[in-house]
Amino acid sequence: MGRQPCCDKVGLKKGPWTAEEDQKLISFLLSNGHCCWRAVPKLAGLLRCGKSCRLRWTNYLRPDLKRGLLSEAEENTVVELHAQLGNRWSKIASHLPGRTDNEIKNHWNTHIKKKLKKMGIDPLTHKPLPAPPPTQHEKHPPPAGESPEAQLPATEQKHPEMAERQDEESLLRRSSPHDFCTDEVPMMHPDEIIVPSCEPPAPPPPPLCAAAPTPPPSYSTSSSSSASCDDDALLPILEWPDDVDAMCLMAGLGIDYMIPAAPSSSLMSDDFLPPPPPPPEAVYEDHMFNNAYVHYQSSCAFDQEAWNKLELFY
DNA sequence: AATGAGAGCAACCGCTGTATT
DNA sequence: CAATACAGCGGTTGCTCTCAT
Repeated sequence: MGRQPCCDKVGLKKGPWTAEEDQKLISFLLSNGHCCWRAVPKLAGLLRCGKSCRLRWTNYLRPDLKRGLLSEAEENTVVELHAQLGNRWSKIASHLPGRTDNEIKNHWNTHIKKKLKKMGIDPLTHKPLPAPPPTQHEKHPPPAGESPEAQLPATEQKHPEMAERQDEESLLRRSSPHDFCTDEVPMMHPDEIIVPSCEPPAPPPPPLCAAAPTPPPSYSTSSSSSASCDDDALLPILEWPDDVDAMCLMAGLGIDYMIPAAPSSSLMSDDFLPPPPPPPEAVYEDHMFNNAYVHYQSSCAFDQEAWNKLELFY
């Protein structure tokens, strides 16, 4: 028997997720976890394939996701890691907590690539871009002053024939905060950088509730393909609200999701609130509130009383 | 104000790696 | 060891939004 498709294509919905679908998926994963993604849509009452559910969860609904542009430091990290790892986005993402491989991949393709090219660096090889095609056929590197390399400090100019190792090293130097231009990217406020460590939680904290379902797949961005059931078993289990009251409260507050901003080490703690799906066409803003990084409907006035009620849940 | 181009991003597709039988 | 099943990864697509004209 041949390999089955990941899902029956017939009757399955594709395209953007609706708030209702998000709600269903979140509710299901909160109360049941995911045994296997293939079964999730059926059990959650979704007309989606498991793959789509997994993607939606890992790239958008996970509570520990940072939103917004990558910070300068994050961009530098991405450049450095890309120089070492290439397009292994999930590996790169694993060094940037709160960021997904998809997000990094998109950011690379839309922002970083351009910046590197602007700097005269080939984003693929991380080597200086060849000069524009010379009028005369010429195999040798263009003379200094005409090549992008010329823009580099003298100590970093080199022939393409130079050892690859040297090249990598110089690239890493080039990608240092001093040299890597990120002026077009707004700086993140330090408080918004909520994830302190690139290290996976070790040793894994014990489950916060005995009846907790299988935790969501990974909280340190996409797990690599080597992430097996063992990995899943080691994952921390976030204590999300068992009832929907808290979520309703959050919805009442217009909160899309909330990430504790301080102490930053609380990423893996039970400080998280689940991300109730935003009502359609809502306008959202990010704000700091009560030491939390809150994504909320800008159309909703913040209600301290409702907030206090919400806090009682945690 | 209308419209076209480009950018950004969410989501899909197909392949690969790994676990299981 | 081979076949199968599944999760995950990386490339790509296409929709939506923004900006320039």
